[in-house]
Amino acid sequence: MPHELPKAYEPGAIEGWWAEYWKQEKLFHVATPPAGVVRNAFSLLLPPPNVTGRLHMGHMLNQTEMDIIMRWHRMKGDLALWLPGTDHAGIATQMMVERQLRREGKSREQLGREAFIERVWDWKRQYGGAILEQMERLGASVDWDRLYFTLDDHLSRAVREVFVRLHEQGLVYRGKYIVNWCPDCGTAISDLEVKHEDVPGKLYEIRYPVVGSKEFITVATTRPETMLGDTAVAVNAKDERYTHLHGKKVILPLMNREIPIITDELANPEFGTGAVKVTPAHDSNDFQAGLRHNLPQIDVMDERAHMNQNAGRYAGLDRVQARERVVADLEAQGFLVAIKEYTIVLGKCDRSGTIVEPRLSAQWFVKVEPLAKRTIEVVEKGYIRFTPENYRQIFLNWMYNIHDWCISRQLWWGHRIPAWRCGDCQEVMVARQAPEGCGKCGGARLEQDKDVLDTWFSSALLPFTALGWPEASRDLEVFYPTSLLITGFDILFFWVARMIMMGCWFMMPPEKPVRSDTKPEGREEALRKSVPFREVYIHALVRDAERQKMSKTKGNVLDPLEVIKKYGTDATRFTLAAMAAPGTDIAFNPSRTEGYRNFANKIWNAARFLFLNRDRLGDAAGAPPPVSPTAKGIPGFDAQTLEDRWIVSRFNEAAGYMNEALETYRFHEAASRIYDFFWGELCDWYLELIKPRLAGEDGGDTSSAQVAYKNLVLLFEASLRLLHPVMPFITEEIWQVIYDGRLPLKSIALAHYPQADDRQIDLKAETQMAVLQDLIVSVRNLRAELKVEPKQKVPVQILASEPDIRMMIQGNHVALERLANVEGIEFVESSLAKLPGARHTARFDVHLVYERKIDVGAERKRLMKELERFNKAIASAESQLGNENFLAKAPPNVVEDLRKSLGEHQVLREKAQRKLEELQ
RNA sequence: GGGCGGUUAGCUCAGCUGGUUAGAGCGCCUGCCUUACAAGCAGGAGGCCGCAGGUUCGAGUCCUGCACUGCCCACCA
Repeated sequence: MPHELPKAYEPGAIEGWWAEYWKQEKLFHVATPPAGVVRNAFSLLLPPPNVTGRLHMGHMLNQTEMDIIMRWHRMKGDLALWLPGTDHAGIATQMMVERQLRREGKSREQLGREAFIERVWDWKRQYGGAILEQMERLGASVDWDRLYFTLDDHLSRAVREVFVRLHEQGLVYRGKYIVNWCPDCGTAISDLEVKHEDVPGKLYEIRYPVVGSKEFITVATTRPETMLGDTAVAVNAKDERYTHLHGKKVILPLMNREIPIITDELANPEFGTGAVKVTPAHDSNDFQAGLRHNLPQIDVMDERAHMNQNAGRYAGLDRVQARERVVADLEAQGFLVAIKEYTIVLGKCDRSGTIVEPRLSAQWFVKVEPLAKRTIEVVEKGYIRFTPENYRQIFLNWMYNIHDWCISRQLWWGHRIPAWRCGDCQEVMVARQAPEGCGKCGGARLEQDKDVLDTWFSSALLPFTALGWPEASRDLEVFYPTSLLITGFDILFFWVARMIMMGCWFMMPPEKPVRSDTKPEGREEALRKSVPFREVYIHALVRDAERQKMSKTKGNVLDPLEVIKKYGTDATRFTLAAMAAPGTDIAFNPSRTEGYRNFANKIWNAARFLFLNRDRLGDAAGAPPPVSPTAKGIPGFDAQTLEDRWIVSRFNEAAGYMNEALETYRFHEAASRIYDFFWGELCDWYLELIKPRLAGEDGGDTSSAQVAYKNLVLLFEASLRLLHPVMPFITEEIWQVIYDGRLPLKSIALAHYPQADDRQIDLKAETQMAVLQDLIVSVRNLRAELKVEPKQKVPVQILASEPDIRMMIQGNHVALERLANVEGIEFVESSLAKLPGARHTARFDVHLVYERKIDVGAERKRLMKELERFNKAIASAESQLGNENFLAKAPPNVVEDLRKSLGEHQVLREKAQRKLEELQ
């Protein structure tokens, strides 16, 4: 063989090479078409991985799905843009570099802001490309020439532009509120970054002495240490138990401060004693109540959740120690009434796991209500479609209850908030560029806000900023709205929701007052075009083989690169695709991957078989001509034999099926269909059936072998194209060898995706082939049962009453002889069903002429079981066909099929019965 | 407290809009190195489709309830 392909497929040997080839040749780069040129655009934004990221199974699933869709669209001839980038990932990156500093015995404070940021950039330059290299290794067909980083200049400019515009519109505001504060990260975080957890805890009941009386009022709290900052006790106005205390004051124990008793809805008479302590600086409900009653806000903790000066002698203690001391002191002084077991809800920081502290602090917020309103509108109107559909409602439910979004972070790494404070008059100015001087007092001592923006603020803008906004770019015209978003549900709210809010806000032309001459469709059309993507496909989580969530602590994390190393990228991709049924989690089981590695090997060896024949038949056989982008089916396939007509029909059916499955994101169906076609149909049957022709053993001349070979190459090449989106590497490798240096295109990735051609669908051939397969399997089965020596050829007798079938068998006797190891076929007229060495179907009886006695017991058992099955089927069919309602209401084809099936089962039952009698 | 999903062969999972005898991979049993492939080939065994009702001519598929299980959301001390 000139092409010394190794006997077993070695993915490691070729994958890296092709990945690099694709990138070097810029095969996936999309040049923006000039104005006036219209091509069917398909655009998709890669959810930008964190620069600190390392590829995990979730990424790989996500990218496999995206790559399949992108390669498919590209091959269909669409202008397919897959836009890659990485995210600066504020907290994650900052923490990583801080850890590094700590190992060097330094801190970020020692370095100072500028030096620290420079240090992070250094880190990014050195290591930030790792995840991209891993993506490249997966074969991700992204447009590498459009790679962005969320801190790039133009993206930063866009972020400032958005911030300023929102501020001008009153949708960004600054204020002092209770926010979620992570003492570990030292920053505010958004509601979404807090994970709630039910844990066993305690409910402390504390009594506060009422001023000017011997009475006490008892309050319940889960956080006794915050009492140091109490500024009132609330009771419900309707609660008659406390009517006599309205307007009175209590002494706050330990602090000896007088605080008022107020009446407020905050106090629920049903709960505990009905009285509640009010700590406006440490609880958001209390904060609201505090505003209603003009209560002072006493913050008793610092940014690390240690008690501060306001906590008196508890200052310096952390919150846990403080609680112990406060409780002990309360008990010692007789204020502690009871400690009860109680399940409390703890909010933990998503990133650090630290218990979140509700903290009073000045932050920037987005007023989301107007944005949410429009988001709800586009989703309700179906301008953005969700797959699976149930995510639509989940999304909307969340959207209906959305709260304002805290967007400032007390970090250094990120987009700095474009706001400046005047050192003289304290005026705060929001501007695109640093102002020259204070707009109010003219002072020159301006200082920029120290905070940066939530990372999700900038990623929310990517669908339009990555395409050039705020410039009115040609890219935006061509590629916005993007066609699709593929992502996991874990960032549905973090990212998807915010992209829709921002996209529909900034890509929607300002609404003008309605005039009589403006058509209402105008707004709808604009709204439709404002969405960041027209469809969202949400995929599930990748779990381990035991359905457990993969986590480092459990140690069950499967590294995709390890799996790839062992089985190859194609096999790993195929596993994920095959498991990716929409809406269900994926239990990743490497045994499946092993199976798909075997599939790759199967294809490899089928290719070796192809090349073996090419070498034998000589170059005259040739390579297939390039397939036109508008072609359907397999042009030029010269179907002369039953197996030809059958395989080309099956191919077209598979092509139709693949396209339909990919259209609806049913990756698993696409995967299993191509698997079945390639292995179960092409390799198991077609290749075996054409071997005699290829070898010239069919009695034909060499031209018959050449036709067979040409058909095989055409079929094989087309099948590679069909498979390519799922298994890009092996298909590219074999495809290139098929063309052997005379490539019509640089890559199979640019070739045409097969489309079904109805004219190549041949149902008659499929039916005949099914009978032939049945016949061959029956003989094989008999051989096994009669324990015929594997190499011994055996004569068979066949009863086939339909002339069509008889002719078909005669015409394909070589197939039967070869595949079932038969020598001598005799057609008979009388039924063979009762003979022991016989099998029967509705279409034929076949008898193996062989001496060996069969195992009567086993045969009877088998027949009894078969009979039972037939009887059941017949009974059910008869009862249905006897039912007038069924005949009247069921569709005609169902009735017809059932009649046919009944007839066949009756024949089968009769044959089985006769044979059983014979065995008695 | 609210919402969503899962329960199908020994294991891991398919089964789209209800329609002939419920499928696959792995594992298991039997026999084969048949010159593309032992990572293979051929044959085979294995299923009250979680439980109980209901709708329908017809239910693994739709509805209700229950059981078990996983997840998301939630400012009541």
